[in-house]
Amino acid sequence: MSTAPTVYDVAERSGVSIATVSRVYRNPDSVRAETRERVLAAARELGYVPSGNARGLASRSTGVLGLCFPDYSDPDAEAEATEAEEEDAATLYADQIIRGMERAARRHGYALLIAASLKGGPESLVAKVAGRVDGFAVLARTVPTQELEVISRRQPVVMLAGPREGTDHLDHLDHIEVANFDGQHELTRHLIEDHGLRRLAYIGSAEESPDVEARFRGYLAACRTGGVRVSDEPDLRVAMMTQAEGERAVDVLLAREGERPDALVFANDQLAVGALHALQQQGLRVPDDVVVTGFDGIPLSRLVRPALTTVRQPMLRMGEEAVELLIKRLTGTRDTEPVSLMLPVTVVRRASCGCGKADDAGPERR
Amino acid sequence: MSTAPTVYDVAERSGVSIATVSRVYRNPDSVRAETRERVLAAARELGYVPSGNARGLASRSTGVLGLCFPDYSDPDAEAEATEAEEEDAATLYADQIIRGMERAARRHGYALLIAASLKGGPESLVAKVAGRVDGFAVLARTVPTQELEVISRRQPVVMLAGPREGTDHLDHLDHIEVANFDGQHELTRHLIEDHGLRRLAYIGSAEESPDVEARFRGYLAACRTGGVRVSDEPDLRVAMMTQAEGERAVDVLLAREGERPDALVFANDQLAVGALHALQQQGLRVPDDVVVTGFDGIPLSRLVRPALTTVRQPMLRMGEEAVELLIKRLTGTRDTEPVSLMLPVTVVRRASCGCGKADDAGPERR
DNA sequence: CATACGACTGTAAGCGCATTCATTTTAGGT
DNA sequence: ACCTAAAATGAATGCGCTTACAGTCGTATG
Repeated sequence: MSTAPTVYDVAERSGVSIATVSRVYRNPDSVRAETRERVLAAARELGYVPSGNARGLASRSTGVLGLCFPDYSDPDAEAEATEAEEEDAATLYADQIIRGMERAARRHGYALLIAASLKGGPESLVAKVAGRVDGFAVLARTVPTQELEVISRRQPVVMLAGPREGTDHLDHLDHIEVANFDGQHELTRHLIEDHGLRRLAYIGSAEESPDVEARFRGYLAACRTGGVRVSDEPDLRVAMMTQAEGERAVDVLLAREGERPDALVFANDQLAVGALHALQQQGLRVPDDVVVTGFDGIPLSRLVRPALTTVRQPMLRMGEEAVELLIKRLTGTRDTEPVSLMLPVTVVRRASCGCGKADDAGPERR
Repeated sequence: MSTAPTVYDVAERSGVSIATVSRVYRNPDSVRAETRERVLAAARELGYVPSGNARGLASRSTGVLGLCFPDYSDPDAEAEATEAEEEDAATLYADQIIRGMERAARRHGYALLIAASLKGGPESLVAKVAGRVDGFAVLARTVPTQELEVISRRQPVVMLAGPREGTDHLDHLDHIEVANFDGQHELTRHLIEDHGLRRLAYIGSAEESPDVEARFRGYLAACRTGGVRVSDEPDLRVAMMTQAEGERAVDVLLAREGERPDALVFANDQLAVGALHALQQQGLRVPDDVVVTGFDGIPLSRLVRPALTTVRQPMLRMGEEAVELLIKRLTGTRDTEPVSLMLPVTVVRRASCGCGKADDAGPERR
């Protein structure tokens, strides 16, 4: 690991100037073939790799896009996380978005720099990322808005998920969100109108997520339209949106006096899957005794029995769109109006609401 | 997006020299509190973000680690990939490794740069990554060995998965692999000795993966030790390790004349899950009529019915170990001997081999 | 044979920040 | 009030590469 070779070394060894070495990499055709070969040979022998830093400094662009997302879990936790932990909803999200962004970025010749925010850690995260990329995406509520505000004046930033309203100063940021309201609304409408269900129960989350709130509002709206009486609050709020909490939710709900609900509408798939399990143990059949629905459309949702009716979020696509937006800003002529995309979701009707064959849970085919 | 402010701007605005501005960020305590505040204030007003490039150039270190992995899928494919595609085994691997690396990297104050190799694309991928990071990991067979050879002389590189033998020139690289042989061996032994199965069939892959080969060798060894007669070749090789192929494999196998096997040993979980589905459709019960096993331990494996007996690979941990190795090299005194880690795997006995309650498929609890 | 060009290649000036060394302050001591 | 060590700060240099801009040739033109 002695000190790495530089353009100077290569230049000297191949008997040309550093400018020529640089050209060989930046613009090969501008160098005579013979010279080029000589340079390349020298570079190979020396083990030369152009310094991304120097290149970035000189050309003021890095060829890298970034993504900041909330931290998966306690980084100091034991390496072997439990399986349950590994399926944390946020984790799943991030994976998908990362995939989408990486793919799209690559298509445009960019690499992807990712960094999760340590909860409570130094907020330097964004700055670190921001300083090394040409533009980046931020998962909502990952970064203090004020910090973003400052940075976004200097480079393209796109905000992912979370409605833009409320995020005061950030109105000039590009923004991509998912149609949470519409999705939950349509799903609820389906339950009410198509399945004739009237006694619905919504299980939400204690956490203050704009996305989750939007779902609940969609639910409320559909109920009202459908003439179903509901309160302004979820019938139950769980602490976290995990399977374990989903199971607990069922226990709590069933223990309540009064009529048992026809349908349990969960704020996400994790909860719903947990509920499925608990209901089974309680001897209740889904969907015959009670209907269950989720939200997100994680892979798991179609593998459980009965397969879960849910709303699929296009997270992968969100990642791709984010990159497209960034690229547009980067290559764009002038800074135009901030863009706000609302990605459509799809209601996936499966067995848990009474649609589809009850048996449908095997691997779906294309 | 006018030209971004630099140390000079901040220095001027706060009436200090650029050296002081730099100190405020690098070593805050070396600057008087009052001065520091003044600088910080100016920075805030200007929207100053230190340039990672310049910093990296000057300090010759980036604070970034990298990962190169095989490309997920055709980047030009339609955005909305089918669900089947999204579950590509390689994808799952990469996700886990990315997670592990990101987490570990963060713990050490590093960010993670990821880039998938475009199949057939310009091999500049590695160079690009290499030029922007302090060290990086490479998933086996992602990068031409020769290129790696050159780069690894200049910065820490750790090779992930794939045995080191055969990879000729790369013997000096750090290397982490998973005990594929041991895992498959133990699993096979379990089937033979504990379940008394004698007619096994191994379904492998046409693709030449050292890991997959190691599994098969483990299978062979266990069969021989157990006195089970087997040929030197897998009973069947599939084109890709997908669920669809797994289903097809079952059809092929069952169509063959001769006794039906007691157990189908698949080279990975994807195949096994597909097989489970096909068997169900054929009216065969698992594990009563035929035992099925997989390999990998993907989340999906415990959600199918019956839950799949498999060998769990610690991919997340692999990512973490990779980072630890890199960090060690980076901070290490001198270049020591190349390290080669073999991560242990765990045989997970579930319903599909006759262990565990047949019903065990709900979400497991911690 | 002189003039123009076009194709290459070399020169030189930064890019934005870290850092060493020198210089100026400030804090103690007496 | 005066001297010294420690703390702050400034000046200057270079990290490795890109990029005008300026030469250098070789050759098509007139």
